Amino acid sequence: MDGYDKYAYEPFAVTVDLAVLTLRAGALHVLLVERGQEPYAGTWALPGGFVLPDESAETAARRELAEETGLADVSGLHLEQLRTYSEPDRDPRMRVVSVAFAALLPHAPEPLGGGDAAQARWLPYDGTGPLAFDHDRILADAHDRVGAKLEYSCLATAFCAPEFTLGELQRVYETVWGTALDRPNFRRKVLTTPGFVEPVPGGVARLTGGRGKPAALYRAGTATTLHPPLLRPPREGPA
Amino acid sequence: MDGYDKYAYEPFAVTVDLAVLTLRAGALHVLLVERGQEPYAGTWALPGGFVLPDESAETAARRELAEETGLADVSGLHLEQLRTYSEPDRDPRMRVVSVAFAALLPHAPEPLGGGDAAQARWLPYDGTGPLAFDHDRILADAHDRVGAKLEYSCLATAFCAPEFTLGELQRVYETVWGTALDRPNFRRKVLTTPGFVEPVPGGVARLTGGRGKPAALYRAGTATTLHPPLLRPPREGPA
DNA sequence: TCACTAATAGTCGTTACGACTATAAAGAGC
DNA sequence: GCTCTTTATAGTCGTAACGACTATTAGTGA
Repeated sequence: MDGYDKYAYEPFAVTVDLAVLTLRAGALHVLLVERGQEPYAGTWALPGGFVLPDESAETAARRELAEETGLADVSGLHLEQLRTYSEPDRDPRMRVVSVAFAALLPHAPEPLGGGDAAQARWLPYDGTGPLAFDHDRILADAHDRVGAKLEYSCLATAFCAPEFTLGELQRVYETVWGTALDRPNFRRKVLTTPGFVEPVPGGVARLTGGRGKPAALYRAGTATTLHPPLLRPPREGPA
Repeated sequence: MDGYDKYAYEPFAVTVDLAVLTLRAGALHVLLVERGQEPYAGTWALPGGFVLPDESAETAARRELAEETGLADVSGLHLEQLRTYSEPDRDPRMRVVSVAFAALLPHAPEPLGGGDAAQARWLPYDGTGPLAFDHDRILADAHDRVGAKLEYSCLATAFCAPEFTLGELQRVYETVWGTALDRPNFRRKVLTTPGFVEPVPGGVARLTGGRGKPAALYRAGTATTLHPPLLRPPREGPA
């Protein structure tokens, strides 16, 4: 940041790209838009757009998130900066530096109206063909980051409604990690971690006319980090 | 990234800022340069500079690292992207978006010649008065990130020479975390984690004419992540 | 030779966790 | 009503990992 006059510098376009993740029908889904113009016309891409003159990247990301999802209030949603992608040839038209974010949504609004995106849809995380630009990489980085943060933070509650059952919370872990977890052990870990969740006083909910014993309801607690972490089971590597 | 013609966009200047960290005399030090121009003339700042037209941010960061440290070969050094700082008013002169990196050096070359920085010096991490721009925040974020990554990765070896003793490795943890660790327990953890370190065959070194029993030498192993992690002792919060 | 220092070796008790069994409370089908 | 299925909840048992601690070894400096 020193020596402004020592180098000629090129002006860059700065954009934000969003990996908006949610759980639908027990599978991880990501919000994608279909590109209407070249390059990559007809290809799915992450939603995003330019950072405006008076915006920070975070502000731009939250504005884009509201536009693309059509949600009236996105102030409570978890938005996390991933990293910045700046390869000189990542956009064939011009020099574009993109700050990538991951956003976590509890429940997915289907219509996604309101926004001005040509066509926005939820697609399952496994099964998004090749995306435009370097968005495959961004999406994979988002998945890695979220999966890692589940281990040592209370991030999983960001995928849940304000009140949720422990079964729903467990399904967040299982879906993002792609592994099954032992239910009693998961309960023990969550309930013995101070501040992870707190019970809703009279909260016993029959949510979706489902079968089985009704589950107790919990809210997110005040803690933000998990000590000790909730480690994902180590991959059984073939010897 | 869709709809390029829907918004007017402003061109931004894109820079990189580096938090170059090393251990000197048992204390964490950071490489700082003294600003010669307004704003913040005479104030210490993180080294950095503009991203050139044909560079990615990572390439620019590594170039700046070589220039500022005067090291001939920085290809093996650990360079980690932290996040991007884009508040509209972070530089009073113009709109500057900065991609911040943390760099870890094993041993500090003192003279720091070669570079064109006016004055570059190692300053202890605790005791850098207020820095220019938002560099205090960047430096704090770098410290947080490195401290966290020590827990679940083999990053600590990036602070060590190619061959090191377990005592040196432990001092990395203690210095970054600011806590004392039990030496036998630390040894046990490091040695029983497969791939963390591997012994140098005949490596018993009297390094700095120090007292005590000579320590065995180790090299960094092939592992990159620690399972289970090496958790830092939880802060004793006052009840 | 005697402190002193740092590395290395090992013990012991507790915690945390993986694997597992058992019980409780609902709905579905008959 | 009854049984089967499903899901939540409760609890047990053995082991791995870890914190705290003691002991021994191998060097330096007074």
